[in-house]
Amino acid sequence: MALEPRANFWIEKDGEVVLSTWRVALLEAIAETGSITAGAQRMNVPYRVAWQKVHEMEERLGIPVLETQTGGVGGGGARLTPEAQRYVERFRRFTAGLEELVRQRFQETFADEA
Amino acid sequence: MALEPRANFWIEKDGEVVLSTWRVALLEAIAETGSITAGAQRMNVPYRVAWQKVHEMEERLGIPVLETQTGGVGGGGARLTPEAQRYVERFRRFTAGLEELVRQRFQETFADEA
DNA sequence: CAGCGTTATGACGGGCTATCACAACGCTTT
DNA sequence: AAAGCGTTGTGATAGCCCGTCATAACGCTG
Repeated sequence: MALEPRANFWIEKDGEVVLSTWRVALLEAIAETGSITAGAQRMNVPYRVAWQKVHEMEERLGIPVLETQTGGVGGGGARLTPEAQRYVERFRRFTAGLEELVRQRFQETFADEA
Repeated sequence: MALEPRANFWIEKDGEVVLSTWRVALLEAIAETGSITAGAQRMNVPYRVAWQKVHEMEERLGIPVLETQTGGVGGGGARLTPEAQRYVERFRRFTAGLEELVRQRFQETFADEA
């Protein structure tokens, strides 16, 4: 039957998304590559949407998420602010193991159709 | 800060959603009220979208989900098929306690901002 | 001082989805 | 028997969100 379980976890503030699985993955991609452009490519989205998501997070969290630099060596770049790093780490701890648990639950309840 | 955790669980087949928290709630609403119209009202969506979601589930699951009747006493009505009932029950067991667990995890990791 | 790759932003188009509107059905009641 | 009622079922439309394209500004490098 090829049924497969999915789960998504996120954190809202005043009914708006501030952190989510995808958004945190984007921040990590930016942090590891050193630029919004490369991070966006790794996430398979155009630069514009990556920047937009980051901007939304900054507005809604009320903190700067990226320290950016235009021009200079390599054209510029971006790094996570310390506050943003803390949020990323916390979110990772928040969702750690949850996906795995969801898969287990699915196996238990839909065993014959998996 | 008023941060609050959110979670969503669903089941896909060939990359398409067949069951989800909201969809199952819709099926339950239809089952309890005895009609698509009343179930849709309870879910705060127009009749059309409720019917459309049900139709999608029938197509993707490959089984009839509702036994419907047009005209007659009360104008007609709808009941869940036995197969659909089984899916609803399974999905409920699948997600039972997961939301609660998510809240616990959130309290542990974001304790100071909750 | 021209060139490069980056950040930043305005403007547009497309696709999904909710909403409106109407036809068909069949029991009930007069 | 004929009109009325509340359903199911479906076509057509409008609106909104989001992805995409295009362009300006920046500053180090050669």
